[in-house]
Amino acid sequence: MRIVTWNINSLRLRLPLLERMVTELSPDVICLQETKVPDELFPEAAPGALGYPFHFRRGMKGYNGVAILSRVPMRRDETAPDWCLKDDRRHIAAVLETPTGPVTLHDFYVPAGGDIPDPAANPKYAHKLAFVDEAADYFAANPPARSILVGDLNIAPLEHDVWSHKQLRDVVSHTEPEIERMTRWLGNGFTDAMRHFVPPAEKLYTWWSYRNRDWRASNRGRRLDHVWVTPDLVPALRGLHIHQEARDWTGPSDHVPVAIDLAL
DNA sequence: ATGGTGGGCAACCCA
Repeated sequence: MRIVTWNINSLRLRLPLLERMVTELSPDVICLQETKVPDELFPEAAPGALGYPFHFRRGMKGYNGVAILSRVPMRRDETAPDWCLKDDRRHIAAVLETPTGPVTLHDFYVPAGGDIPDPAANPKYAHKLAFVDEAADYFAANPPARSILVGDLNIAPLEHDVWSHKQLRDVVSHTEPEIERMTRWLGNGFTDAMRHFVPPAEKLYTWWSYRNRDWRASNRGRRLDHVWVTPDLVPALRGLHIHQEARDWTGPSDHVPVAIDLAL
């Protein structure tokens, strides 16, 4: 089974790119972030037309929004709280009915956190830290099993998850308070499935800013998108593919699709 | 130190 996570940065604008991604990667399940479409305006026919008879979405006007498209039957899991009581559509969960049994899938879009890495001066950074604390607490109180957590977590925790550890030390996405919190979250029941395949000493990116004249030449990337699995699913891990070429598609997202293969 | 480029959606918000 192949699961793709992708911050698509507007689902409606990039429907043709979603179709291209499906053609090239043929995922069984697609987790999207930043769909930027209210549920009532969701392109209703698109999932079925692309071969995904099952889908759930949680969107809102203008910002955020997540969706799961699936070839595999699934049911909603609505047990998680309304993170930070904001109703801001940053998480959706489902239980996939796989051939080996049910697997819980979480799709997260963690707040980006603004520019200033000081919670007193920057409410968006404070929100980000609080969000990650709350997620860590939730999984501590509700230990996950046979679970996969994916999404744009907007934190690059390891030295080689960014192009320059030194230069990004105080840049939101790579600050110590974020990394501490994310490490605690991960530790509450998950393992880093991407680093299962790529050693920590190797550079690994999923995002390249729009603000570079040549993203490939400068290669100032960060690993903001993640795939975590519970230890009971580690033996099922089969492969990882970062679809880097998607960054060169016409009208690209600044994030590229990340595919994980599991024997389920 | 600064600004660079995107999307949403109608003035700036957000990334």
